[in-house]
Amino acid sequence: MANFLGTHQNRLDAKGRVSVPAPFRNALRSKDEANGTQLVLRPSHQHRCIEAWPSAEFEALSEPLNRLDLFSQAHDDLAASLYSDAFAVEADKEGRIVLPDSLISFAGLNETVVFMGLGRIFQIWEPAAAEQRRSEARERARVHGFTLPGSGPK
Amino acid sequence: MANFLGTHQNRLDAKGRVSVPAPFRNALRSKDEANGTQLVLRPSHQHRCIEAWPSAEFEALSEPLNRLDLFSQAHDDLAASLYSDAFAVEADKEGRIVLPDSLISFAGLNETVVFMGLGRIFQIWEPAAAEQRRSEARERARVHGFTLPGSGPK
DNA sequence: GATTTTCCCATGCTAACCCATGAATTCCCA
DNA sequence: TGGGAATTCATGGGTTAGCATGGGAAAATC
Repeated sequence: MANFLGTHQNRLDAKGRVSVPAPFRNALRSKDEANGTQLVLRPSHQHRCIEAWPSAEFEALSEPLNRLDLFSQAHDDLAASLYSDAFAVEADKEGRIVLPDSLISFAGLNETVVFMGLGRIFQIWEPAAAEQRRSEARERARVHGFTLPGSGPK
Repeated sequence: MANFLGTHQNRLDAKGRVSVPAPFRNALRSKDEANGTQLVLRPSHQHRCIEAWPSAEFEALSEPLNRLDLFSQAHDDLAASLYSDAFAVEADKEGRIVLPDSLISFAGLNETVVFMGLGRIFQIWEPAAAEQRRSEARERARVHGFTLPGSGPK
């Protein structure tokens, strides 16, 4: 099970295209073996960055939704926040994706963008914001002592 | 279960490559027989050295993360600090790995580097720092009387 | 018909792959 | 038991293929 690891810098060209880093492409290929690279992009609701979900993961995410009453308020709210601002994108033969304008401006992206691996998903950041986020995450995790649920102390 | 034992010195060449010490290679081979990516490298949280995790161990470490809500703060912080600065590396036919530049500078590595076995994982150090670390660890363990959790009365 | 989008080809560069060498160790057999 | 041969290791370097990126032609949209 190859996951999304590491942080990679790539260039966003005039047409809004970026190469997905090769290691991420490989991880995607092993997940979504059938077709080419298939991703769901959405604005993160915690940070000013783009969240990228492999389509398989995204479907698993939406599965709990199916147990809600289709006409309930809860279903409506969840579905709207999950789907309405999401984009399905597919990589071209060179392994590039085009980022929608709305997401580019949401994340404040310029010429160079940063891909940040988070295991099952990854995020796309403006470089300075990414660096800030990483040190913040380190600090927070350190405060929590890197305790993982079920892994015991230290 | 063969583990990582001992301390070994090897040279870092101009391309950033190092031979993984043969005993460590054997230990890895017995763990990861199928051999995909065999190691995950990370900056240590506690010291200025590189931590090397066999991929199986690393998955075990991160497995509890999968039980967290993907949208929670806790998941975000832990995933970012665990994955975003990690590198998956694979040994070439000669048993060498390439150390990423960021990790080389983080650990302050020069021409010669030290591999330090820690049982289930190992670390990569700048020689002088490694020596200091070892004597410090010896001293601490002596003071604490080598007590291990679950090993009976001190 | 004009503008945007998608597909395809071209290029420089870097990193992975492959082969080579020397030293040190182990193995084997006299 | 000692000496020679054969492995195993660590290390160096050359070549190639993959990767990131740019730009132009076909297709689609308005």
